[in-house]
Amino acid sequence: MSVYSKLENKWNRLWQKAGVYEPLLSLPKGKSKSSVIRKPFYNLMMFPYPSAEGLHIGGVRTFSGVDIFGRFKRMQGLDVFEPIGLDGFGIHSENYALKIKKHPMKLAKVTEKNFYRQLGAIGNGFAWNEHLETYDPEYYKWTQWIFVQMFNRGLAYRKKMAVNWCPSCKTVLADEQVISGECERCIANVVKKDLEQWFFRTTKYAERLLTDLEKIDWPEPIKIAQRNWIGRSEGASIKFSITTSQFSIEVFTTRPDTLFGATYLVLSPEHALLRNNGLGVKNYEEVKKYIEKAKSRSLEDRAEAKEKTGVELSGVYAINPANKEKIPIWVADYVLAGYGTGAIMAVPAHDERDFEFAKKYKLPIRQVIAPKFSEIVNPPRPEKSTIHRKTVHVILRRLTDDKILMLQWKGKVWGDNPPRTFIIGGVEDNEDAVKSAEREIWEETGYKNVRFVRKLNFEVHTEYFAAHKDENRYAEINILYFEVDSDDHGEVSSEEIQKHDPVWVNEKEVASFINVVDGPFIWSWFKNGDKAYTSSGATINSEKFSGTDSETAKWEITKFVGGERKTQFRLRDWLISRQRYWGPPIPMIYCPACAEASAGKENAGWQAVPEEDLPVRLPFVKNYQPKGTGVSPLAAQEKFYKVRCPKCKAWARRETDVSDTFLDSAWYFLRYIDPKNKKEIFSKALAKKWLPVNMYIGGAEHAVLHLLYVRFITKVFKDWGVIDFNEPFKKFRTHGLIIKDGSKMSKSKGNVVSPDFYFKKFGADAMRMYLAFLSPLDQGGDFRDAGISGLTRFLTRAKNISKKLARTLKEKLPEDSEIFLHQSIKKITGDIENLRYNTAISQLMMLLNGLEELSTVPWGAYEIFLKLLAPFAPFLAEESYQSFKKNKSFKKEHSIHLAPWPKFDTKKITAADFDMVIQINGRVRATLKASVGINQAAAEKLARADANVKIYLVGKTPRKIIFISNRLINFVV
RNA sequence: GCCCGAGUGGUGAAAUUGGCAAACACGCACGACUCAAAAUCGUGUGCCUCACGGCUUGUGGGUUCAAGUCCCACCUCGGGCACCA
Repeated sequence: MSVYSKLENKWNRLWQKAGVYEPLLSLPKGKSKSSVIRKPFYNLMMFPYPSAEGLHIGGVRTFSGVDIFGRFKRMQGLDVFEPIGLDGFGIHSENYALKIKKHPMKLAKVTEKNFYRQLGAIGNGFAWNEHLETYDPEYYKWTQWIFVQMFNRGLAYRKKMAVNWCPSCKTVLADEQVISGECERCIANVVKKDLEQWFFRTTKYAERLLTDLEKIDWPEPIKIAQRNWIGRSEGASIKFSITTSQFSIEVFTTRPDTLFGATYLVLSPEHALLRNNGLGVKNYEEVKKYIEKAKSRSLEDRAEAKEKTGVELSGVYAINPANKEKIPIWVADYVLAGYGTGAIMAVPAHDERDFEFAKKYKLPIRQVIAPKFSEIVNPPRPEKSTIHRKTVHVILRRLTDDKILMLQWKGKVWGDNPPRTFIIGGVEDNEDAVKSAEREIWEETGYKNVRFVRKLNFEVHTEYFAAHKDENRYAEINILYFEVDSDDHGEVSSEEIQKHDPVWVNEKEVASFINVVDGPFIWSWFKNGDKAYTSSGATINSEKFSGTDSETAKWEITKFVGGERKTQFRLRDWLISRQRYWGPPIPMIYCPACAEASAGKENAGWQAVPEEDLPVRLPFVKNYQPKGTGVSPLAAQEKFYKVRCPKCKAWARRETDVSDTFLDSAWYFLRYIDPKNKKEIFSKALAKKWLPVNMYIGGAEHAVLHLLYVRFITKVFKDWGVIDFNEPFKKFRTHGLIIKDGSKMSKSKGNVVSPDFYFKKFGADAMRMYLAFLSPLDQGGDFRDAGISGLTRFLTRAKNISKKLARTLKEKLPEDSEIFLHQSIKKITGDIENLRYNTAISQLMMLLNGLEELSTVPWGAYEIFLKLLAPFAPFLAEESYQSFKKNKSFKKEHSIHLAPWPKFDTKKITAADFDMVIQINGRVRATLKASVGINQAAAEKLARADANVKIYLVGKTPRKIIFISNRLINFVV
């Protein structure tokens, strides 16, 4: 047994015995105890799901990191509740059991023991009395209870649809558990499978899940991830009638303003109208084949397909309700079944995906939105009339040197700044664009032998005030490209020469040469165009809506075609069933007799297990391996599934799927406050006292998994009146990931760092400090043990300094040490509050360095030092503290961990002097001691007296003197 | 492709939010103690220069008396989302 473990065991025992870390959970009866006045503080670490392999060092860092905060809050006088337990049910545990060929039920016992042993060694102030495990029937009884409530209150339903299926885990998965087409647990490619499953109506809470994000103190990236996941978008649903049938196709679009540009429709392969050829498609065999093929592709395949594919439905057309045009209908798997109506109107000119598809299948592309610019230098004046003109912008390239011809205008043509533009001009009534371009080139530059190459299939609009005509101009710009082989050109009229000079510009400099607002856009579109323009602008080619702002046109066009304004969410309902063994059985019974009576209704024939019959115990099943047939291993257990219907008593069948592990972890924080309650899920009174959680710390990887599910369950509970708050965690912070040799720790890579060895070798105090000192908590880092010795040295010195303690209690610190002590209290307090443990420890080190320089250390200062150290190094701090306190027997109130946190005295924080920096032209030329609060005149005098400063100032009068109080003075010469 | 986050000594990192860049550590070098080593203690340690001094926060430009910090462009790495109409 090492020296460390001896000390650690001693204190763990004494703390446990005295109940140092047990909060006063229940409401006070009477007012005898001092703890009555302590305010509750719920300090929680994201629910761990350990495997039998045990914790790795990264986990330990987070645990101790959370604990440092908890200890700090406890010393600040709060009644800190820091519970611990484990999330042992679920695929992660079961997969591991499968891998090592052990039964998960037996393995859980081993894991639990090992996990609690490891946690016991890291010196955390856990409330061990309230521990819980999700596979404990006393716990999952209530997980099942939640399911029953969900069912009874219409939030759980059964539905057959294409769901995510992991072929490796042999179960379905929720959308959140499919990461880029791969299973969250095993990285296998997920496929779609038609199965009947249980769902929770998370979508009913989409709006609240989104808006309540504003009310919580969470890291912004996590909020962004949730917002994106919920994916609220506003648009319209629009109906397209079909030539061959009375059906119509409804689409959802966020861009109804582009309706006139919709040149075809696309249905997803799973679309209902395709199921039995209800549309009377002539090539149905071909369509069917395509649908089959699309369904068999994995999600990843579908998403990463390099090229979009599709099949046109022949003989069937839709009518564009805006312009009554007959447009083709396609089936393609780039349209998703699960979003909107599973059908889209395709606007290739203004949607990248449609554009790509239209290019491939040669479908028409029609621009209906033009980018619109307003000149910044001379914007249109609202009081003036506006003249609309069709114009051309000509890009002329000289092939001999690859330069582009541009115009440098003279004088105040349009505004104060002479513009630099392409060759521009208006299109006359009797002209086409090419003709007028040729004319403009000739008139403005004298070039005649130019060759027209192409006209961009893209229009740009710009409005400006034309000063010489005293009117606003609205230009509808066509972009034309010409080439010329030589520099031969004719005379330019003097009239034109007065207006502008032609300038040949290098291709690279074109964008910067132009100084009109639309120029750079036109140039870049010319260079990189031939793509969809997806922003807003002015509506064109849209009959009577042409010319309106596209944002306004959105709702006008929707109204015009009888469409409906609609909000869509990307979020989908939570698929809760799992075809696995290691989870809480879903507490439902299917009765064929009852089903007949209520045929056609939602959940027909399904009864919830009566509450008094809960829990539905998970039986010990020897062959627990997943079957892969779409049912769980429990489906082979007749003794389990054969039951009487709770309603009609006929023979019925119990649901054999289990629920998603994420349900277990979605409510655990509520049970912690009352884990032994047999009558109810938890006491409402206790919930009122302890919840919501004050500080929650966990991994960012759960941004849209656990962290979304908990919020959902919390809102549901609030609606049921079980709790009175909407959000589970007021404050949430992420921790960084500890990696090893540049990659995540994993057994397969063989780079897992086990804490056991290090804790034994260096002790919990040194390890806690080392892990905290590494980097700020929210940052990760590469684990290397090189730096541990620094912390070990520090702790040894911290202990040894007690040898220098003053004889009498009255001795005080010298003044400057006293100031530094108070500065340190302030710094450390603030740093811990913000989880910046690394700088807090650095300050502790400086404080110790300072104390070591004294010949004797006053007891008061040492006590403060120990208290500041206590959250980081709980054992050493307690040991040293107690050896001076000399209590006869250790009691709860004796512990340093319940002693009041040191307070700093604001008056003692500022020193009398500071180092004033003297700069000449921003360069430091001297630093001088000056008294705090010195004014500019005095500072200047002091600075000028310095020899080095004199050298730089001799014979010069400063143009400017910048004086920053209590910091610096800068002479600008 | 889109959205975040980050680039600072040999290493982990710090910098009161625009005010002395590299605090605090690790490592390294030298010294003390020691027969010796470890441990411990002391000194030094961004780069160039014998020095005076100059240069330095991914690259280039800008704003400012003053930029790691603000603005523009670009490069690299990490993370998340990914046909969401």
